[in-house]
Amino acid sequence: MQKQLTRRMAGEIVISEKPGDTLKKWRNIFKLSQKNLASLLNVKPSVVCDFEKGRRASPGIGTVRKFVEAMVEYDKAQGGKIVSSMFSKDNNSAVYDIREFNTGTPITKLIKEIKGDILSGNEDILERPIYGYTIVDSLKAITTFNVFGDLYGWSNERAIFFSGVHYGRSPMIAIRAHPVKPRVVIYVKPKTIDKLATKLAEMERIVLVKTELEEKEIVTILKKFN
Amino acid sequence: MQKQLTRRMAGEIVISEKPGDTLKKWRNIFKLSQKNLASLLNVKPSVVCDFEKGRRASPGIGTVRKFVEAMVEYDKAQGGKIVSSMFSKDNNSAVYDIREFNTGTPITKLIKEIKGDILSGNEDILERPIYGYTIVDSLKAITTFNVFGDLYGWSNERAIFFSGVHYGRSPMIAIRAHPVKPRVVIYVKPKTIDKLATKLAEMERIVLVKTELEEKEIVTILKKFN
DNA sequence: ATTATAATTAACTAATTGCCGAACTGCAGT
DNA sequence: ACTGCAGTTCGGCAATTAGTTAATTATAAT
Repeated sequence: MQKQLTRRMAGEIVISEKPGDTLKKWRNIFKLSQKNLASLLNVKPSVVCDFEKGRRASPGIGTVRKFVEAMVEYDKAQGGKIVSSMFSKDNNSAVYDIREFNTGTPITKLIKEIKGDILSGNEDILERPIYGYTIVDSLKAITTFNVFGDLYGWSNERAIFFSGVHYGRSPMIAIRAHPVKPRVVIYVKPKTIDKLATKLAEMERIVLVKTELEEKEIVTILKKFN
Repeated sequence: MQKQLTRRMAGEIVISEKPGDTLKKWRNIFKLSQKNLASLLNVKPSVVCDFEKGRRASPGIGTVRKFVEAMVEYDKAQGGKIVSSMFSKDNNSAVYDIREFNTGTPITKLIKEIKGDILSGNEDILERPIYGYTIVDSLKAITTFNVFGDLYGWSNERAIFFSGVHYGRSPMIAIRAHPVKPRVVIYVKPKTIDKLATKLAEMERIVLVKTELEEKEIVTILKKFN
């Protein structure tokens, strides 16, 4: 995810009419002063300024890389708030809960805890660890802004819970259309589950699970994880 | 679309462990020899080689920009095959037909020709011109590889026909999840149309239409357009 | 009015880039 | 064995970058 973002930032800077302005834009996004950023990079503030002001027409890609990576690293050290907000378009009303684990948790363990039934997913995947989860009201997610903006935290190795599921097709299709995929998808009290949904899950090698627990219950259970 | 790709390429190069290798990768994707690329850039082939081999540890972003833009420009001049294939994952078995018009065609005209019923779309949008169309078997599109890879030709100002539609939700959700949106979506002989589908269309300001004509008929009618 | 703090600019040096030309390696035909 | 063609290597040189220090200009905040 960091890499994705650094690439995006770097690409934007390189292609920008005014790379300096773009760099500045990002520095502001990360709420860093020139001084702060400079100290992260072990250079003097004037260097940062020179780049932003375009005094260097064509800075080296090494410099660009250092800059963007420093910013992302810095944010990560602060808890990664900015980066993860980067992957959302605000408006995360559809997200009921989103959290990261401190250690990897095997998928099976999670399923057991939430009393889930496995609909799709073969054994070798089931033992893999995941590092976070997201609970989404699927109707809201669809109706709200960017379908998939808010769903990913720091790690993609995560579970996504969808509540308010009708046939279960739409969430899987959204996942299919999205470049980044979760490891586990869990439907919370679905009405029915269309066979296409399970088929899609199989194709994406995603563990598909349903549970009859309430959102609240799930959250309290997951709180215990770390 | 070019910009998107150039940014992606640039970002990948900048963040890469071995920028030279990444550059080379792209040159190969665009099927250019070092000589060809060099002549596009008005430099000698050895320059290209030096960069690919990493003789310059940190080339300037200006250089990177020149390189990627030259490649994309070149492809565009050749008809843009590579770039547009870049946005697909081959496997276009779900695409029944895809074509560009030579001139813009007003949406209303197209709808009239195919005897379509408008389900969603206010007047000001309806007069806008579109520049191409795509006919998709929606079930196949979902089941096949990348949901939305193949749907876009050079222009996004286009119509997308979905055949094999059940509720009409899934295609709209795929569109919602996808960064690039068509101007018009036409369902070919849908079973029913869920109200969520029309709601989504409204939100995306997409003209949503249904028609009872056969795919074949539609193609013959559209052949007349240019 | 004064004191910080953030940002900009100038002047300067060492290191590096961007480009060339020319020689060199490898390989697929003929 | 010879001819191309694509790619590699490298010395050399002008132009530019990456960095420093130090002075100057905003912009807030007391």
